[in-house]
Amino acid sequence: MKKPEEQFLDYLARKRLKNTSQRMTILSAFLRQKAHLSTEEFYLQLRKEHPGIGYATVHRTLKLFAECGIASERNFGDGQMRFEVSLGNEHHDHLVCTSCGQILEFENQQIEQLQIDVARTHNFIIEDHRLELYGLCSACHTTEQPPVS
Amino acid sequence: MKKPEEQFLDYLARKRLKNTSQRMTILSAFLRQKAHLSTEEFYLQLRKEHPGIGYATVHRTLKLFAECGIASERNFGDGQMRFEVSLGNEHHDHLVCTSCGQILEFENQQIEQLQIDVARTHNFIIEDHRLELYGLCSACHTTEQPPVS
DNA sequence: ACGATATTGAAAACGGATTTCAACTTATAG
DNA sequence: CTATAAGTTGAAATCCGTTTTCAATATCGT
Repeated sequence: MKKPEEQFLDYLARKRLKNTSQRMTILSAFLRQKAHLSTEEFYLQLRKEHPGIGYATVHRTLKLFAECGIASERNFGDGQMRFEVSLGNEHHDHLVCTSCGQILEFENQQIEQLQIDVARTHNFIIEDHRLELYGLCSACHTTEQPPVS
Repeated sequence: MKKPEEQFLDYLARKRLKNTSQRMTILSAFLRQKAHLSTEEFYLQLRKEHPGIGYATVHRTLKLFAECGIASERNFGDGQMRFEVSLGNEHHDHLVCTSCGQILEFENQQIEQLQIDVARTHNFIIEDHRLELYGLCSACHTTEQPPVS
């Protein structure tokens, strides 16, 4: 498994793109972040330490990460695109808390296999899939916390 | 099981909303349509027979359908909201063809059960979920048809 | 029919994603 | 080490689907 930095630099070289300080700064911050941040949220975080970097650059760079395989784009239906580190973080699905917004990851090999079976019975070739469970996380339903309105 | 028309009228009454000709026209067209149409697509269809109805009204009425349970909103990641008849069309998941855009429905009770198990092990209360498999439908991969670019 | 209230359609506003563009930076060739 | 071509940057503009605004209109209860 290649390191993300290496994979990104390889990608830049292959595409004759340039290695800029902004890109390296964004990459380093992206690999450090743990949550499933939207472009906006990530930008606001980054801006604290690097006020000079513009939103457009952050957006473009996150897309580059997705193209070269070190990030994956997620859409949990809240109208914001989210990015997560995908390299070294193997396939998983998500539990999304509709009260606090927390996003948990899970993996279930049986479900994966059943999906393959479903596809086969429909003579369908799977390229990608998404499975998300929406509801209340442990913290939100045990404390009777009302949903944020 | 209540009829969709009945359920909608009940909902209107309960909320002190009014029964207008536009709403009935839209309901009837919506129940007749089979595909998973976006608001825009549905509006363009409807406009052929009913040129007087505005986009805003269609949009608002589709949202009403979702609120009263006869429609459900879907988002397949193409940036458009889609609506499908949900009343009398029990829970199912989707196979989305990335080449021709066709959307097939499927149901798998084993997957449903495994989802419940996953939620339980995370002490998570499921309110909703979505499972979509993206790829090539039978027609698109057997004919070697290149993806639309 | 009246009056209160909801609805309508057109247009404007909204919000996030994406593009434009002139100034600037990087990589490569000389 | 320049010079130069090509890519990148940040701010602002644009895009595009969704949602709201508002004045005119329709509906419903009386």
